[in-house]
Amino acid sequence: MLRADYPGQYCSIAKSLEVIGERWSLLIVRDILNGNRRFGELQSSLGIARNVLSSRLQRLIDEDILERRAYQESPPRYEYFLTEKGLDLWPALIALMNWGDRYSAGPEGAPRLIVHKECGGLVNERGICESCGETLHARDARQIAGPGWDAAVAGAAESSA
Amino acid sequence: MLRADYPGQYCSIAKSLEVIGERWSLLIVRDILNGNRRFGELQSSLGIARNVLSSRLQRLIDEDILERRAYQESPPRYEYFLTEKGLDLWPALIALMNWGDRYSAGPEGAPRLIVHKECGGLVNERGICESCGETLHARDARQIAGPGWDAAVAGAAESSA
DNA sequence: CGCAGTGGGTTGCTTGATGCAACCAAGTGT
DNA sequence: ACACTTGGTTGCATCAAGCAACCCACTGCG
Repeated sequence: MLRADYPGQYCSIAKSLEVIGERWSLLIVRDILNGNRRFGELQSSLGIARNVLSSRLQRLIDEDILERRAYQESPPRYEYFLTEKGLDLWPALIALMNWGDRYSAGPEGAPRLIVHKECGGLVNERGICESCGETLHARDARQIAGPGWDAAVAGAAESSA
Repeated sequence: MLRADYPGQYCSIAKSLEVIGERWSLLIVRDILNGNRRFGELQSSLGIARNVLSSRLQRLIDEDILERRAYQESPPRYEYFLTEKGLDLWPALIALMNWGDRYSAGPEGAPRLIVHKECGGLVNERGICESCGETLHARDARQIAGPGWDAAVAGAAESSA
């Protein structure tokens, strides 16, 4: 997105989009949630331009969504972690993921599923465990390959061939 | 957002963002959900450029998120309505709104609240009625001004002065 | 010691979406 | 007859995104 401000909106959706509505921002958050923490990992996983990744990371840090921690000095090397504010985007990501699953996934089904770490139950579009009924947060869940995973990979391989 | 495609992503979040990740798209959906249905209403409510609004509406129609219905002929005039697919974005909007409320709202609180039409209970970030516990959908809820509404309006007036 | 490789960026250039303003067109009010 | 409303389209300027090349500090490795 450009400019990324929506003047005159008394609306928290607009406020949210000012912060994470730019292209790539939410995907970076998702990728870090999936365990990619380093610049190079993010860059190759997302296929994003390096300068854009650099500026998005900086913006997300400025917004207190990410935190940068050195994992070595000389040369300084960093990893990016989600703050609580960043982790709290999880329900929105889950909702978007489920919407994509419903309307954009192939006939095989969702490429990824979210499961409750504790009980292994599937997590629904509201971020609630279908098995134990608990309302979950980012740390309570993890991703696994879904029924449409193989098809999605095959499709991606085909389109890049 | 530009291009609006994320090649090589086997991820439904990316798929969703390809469709509704462009600047303004989600705000248009929200505005229509709020009852603004006509071109001019949307334009003045959002403060979006008219050509951009025009192209976004067309894109959202192409994606089967909106539906355009004539409310008069000669001259043809249209209203835009959400399809089921569009209405199903509601949980994502609710999640984003709550995130914005939590981290971007002023000390007064959220500018808008969502309430369950049937029982009047407040709707939480998972789109569940706090009062009756029901899992809600777009049609089950409506917006009302929240505690931070006046402050947000005052702030907007000030910044435009 | 020299030299390639890796990680993490920054710098320039090009492209293309966005913002703005002006214009068009069909009807309506007065 | 003339302005006004609604719903756009067209043209132009700007600014962010994409891409490739470059920089820098180290780490092997012969």
